[in-house]
Amino acid sequence: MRGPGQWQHRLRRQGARWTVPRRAILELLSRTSKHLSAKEVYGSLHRTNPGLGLTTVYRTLDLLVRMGLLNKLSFGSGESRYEFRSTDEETHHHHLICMQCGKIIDYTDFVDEEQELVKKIEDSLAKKHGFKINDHHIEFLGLCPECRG
Amino acid sequence: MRGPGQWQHRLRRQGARWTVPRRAILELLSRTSKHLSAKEVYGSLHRTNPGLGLTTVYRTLDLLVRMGLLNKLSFGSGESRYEFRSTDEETHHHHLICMQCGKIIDYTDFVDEEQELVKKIEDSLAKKHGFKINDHHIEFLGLCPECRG
DNA sequence: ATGATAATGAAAACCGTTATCAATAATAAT
DNA sequence: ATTATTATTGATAACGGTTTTCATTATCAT
Repeated sequence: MRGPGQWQHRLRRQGARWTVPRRAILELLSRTSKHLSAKEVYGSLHRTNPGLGLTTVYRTLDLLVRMGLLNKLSFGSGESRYEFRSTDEETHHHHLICMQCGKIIDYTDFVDEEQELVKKIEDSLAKKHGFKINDHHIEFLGLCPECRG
Repeated sequence: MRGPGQWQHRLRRQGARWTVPRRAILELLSRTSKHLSAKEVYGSLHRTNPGLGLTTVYRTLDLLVRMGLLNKLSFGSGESRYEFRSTDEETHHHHLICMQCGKIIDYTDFVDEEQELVKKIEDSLAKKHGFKINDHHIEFLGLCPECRG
C-alpha cells in the first residue's frame, strides 16, 4: 500500500510540494535495499533525471528524513547514508558492518528479545536522566568473509 | 595501574615513539569522562602545550585508536569524538544522546542482560554471514530535560 | 655523541555538506 | 484556464572537519 500516493499526502500535509526530484528519490530508495549516500543517489538518478542537481539531492534527502520517510545513517566513514523507512513493525532491523570495506548488512536476529531489553533500558534511562527517548541504534562491527582474508 | 608507563610500553611494542603530544593527549583523555572532538582536544592542550598543532592532534588521535588506547565515536554530527578506552570490563558502556544539543551520557544499565543478548546475536550473525565480529555499539537517541522544554 | 628515521607543524588540499541567489515550477486564487 | 504567490530548484561559492604535503625537529638505537 505504500507508494507515491501515500508519500504525496504525507508531504502535502506538512506543507511541502510534490515535485519530480522528491518522487524520483523516494522511488529509488523504496525500490532498493541498499543504504545509499547522497552522491550515490545523484549518480543513480542522473541517467533518468539529467537536470537533477546534487544540491537538490542533499536538500531532498534532508527533507524526507524530517518528514519521516527516510532514515539517515552515519557510520564513521564521513558520509551519511539513507534508507527507506518502512511503516510496518516487521522491518525493524539493525546493522552489521564490515570495518574494512564498509559493507552493510541489515539483520533482524533476536528482535523480540532485543525489543524487550531495549524497553527496559529506555525506561531506566528515561527515569534516571529525564530524557524523552525516541529511537535506538545497534550496530555490530567486524570483518566480512572477503576482508578476513 | 593504567598510566604513562603502560601506554609507553604499548606504543613502543608497536614501533611507535613516546612523544610529548602523545603523552599529553593520553593524559587529557584519561582524566576526563567527556567525549572530546579533535578541536576540543587541541583547545584544551593549547595552554599547556603552546606549540602543539591541530594536525598532530588528528594524527595522534588516529594513532591511539589504532593502538587500542582510545575509542572513536561518530554520532551523526559531522565531527568525530574520542574517549579513553579502559582495559577493565567494568567500564563497558553505551551512549544516550540528545538529538537536539548533542549531550552524551554514558550508561551501564542492564549490561549483563545486554552482554548475554549481544553474544547470541554475534554468534548468529557470525555464522550466518561469515563475519568475524569485533565490537558493537548501542545508542539511544532522545531529548534531554533542557531540550524537551 | 651521532646517525637514522619517525614525528611534528604550517599550509594547502580534500571531501561531504550547506548557504546564496536568480530562475523555475507547483499550487492557490481569480 | 490564467495569473499570482511562493516553494523549489540548480549552479556556484562557501564552509567545516579531516588529510596530505613537505621541510624541520625530536626520538631512539648505535
